[in-house]
Amino acid sequence: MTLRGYLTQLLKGNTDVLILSLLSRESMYGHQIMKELERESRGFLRVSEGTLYPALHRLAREGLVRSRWTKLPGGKERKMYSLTSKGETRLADCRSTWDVFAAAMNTITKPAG
Amino acid sequence: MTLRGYLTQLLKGNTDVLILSLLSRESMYGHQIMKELERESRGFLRVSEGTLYPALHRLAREGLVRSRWTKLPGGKERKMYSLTSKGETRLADCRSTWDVFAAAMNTITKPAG
DNA sequence: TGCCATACATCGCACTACAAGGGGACGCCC
DNA sequence: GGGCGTCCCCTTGTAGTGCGATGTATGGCA
Repeated sequence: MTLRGYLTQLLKGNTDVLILSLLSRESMYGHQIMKELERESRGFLRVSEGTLYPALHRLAREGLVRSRWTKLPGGKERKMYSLTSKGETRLADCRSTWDVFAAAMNTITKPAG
Repeated sequence: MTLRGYLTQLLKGNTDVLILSLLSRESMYGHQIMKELERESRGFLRVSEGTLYPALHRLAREGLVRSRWTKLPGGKERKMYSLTSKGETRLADCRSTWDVFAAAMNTITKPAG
């Protein structure tokens, strides 16, 4: 595993949580999620379209997010995603799991030397 | 992705870092790594043999760890793993990446609401 | 006309965790 | 002896997931 590959692996599984977190604040469409993620992490976190759209469909299939086509003033359509109540519950559970995991990581990777 | 699956995904990629971290303290053999990991995380982190051994071989192939068969007083043999200097460098890099990633995760999943 | 950005989507590849299985040794209990 | 648990190493097949490449369509800009 390369160092670059490490970041890729870190993203695995966490993309779902990151998406759920962003949607917990407000409804967003696909590209908006990508941009927000990159902006809030100061360019550190980036997901490609080949990652994002399958992830959104996966979350929708599980009933964690809901999608709805929305007409813009210009007539164009955008697919807006929002969090369901089931998604909120899942997000809370994931946050707890993350906290414990992060604590364990810090304990093991940074011994009180 | 189930909640249980989330922990599995969190482990992906991080197993290598966890193994490197443990070996940075002292040389260990396979089963010892498994037990230490579980003990230090208070039972939270567990890797199966089907995860551990391929990971160790992977790290060895990359030159990050070194293995050596060691004879025990009883005559049995154990395969001891130790960190190489290349492994130390990689570990330091991974720790940095982890710190930035964890910070980004905390920022995004826990907005200053 | 060409190129880039926006916006949604799919496909194949590479990687990795894990359950399941194999092989062998030792000790304990019935 | 036979069964069971622990230790110790290992491999194989499956499932899940990020990503590059590609497709489709619209619109702005030179």
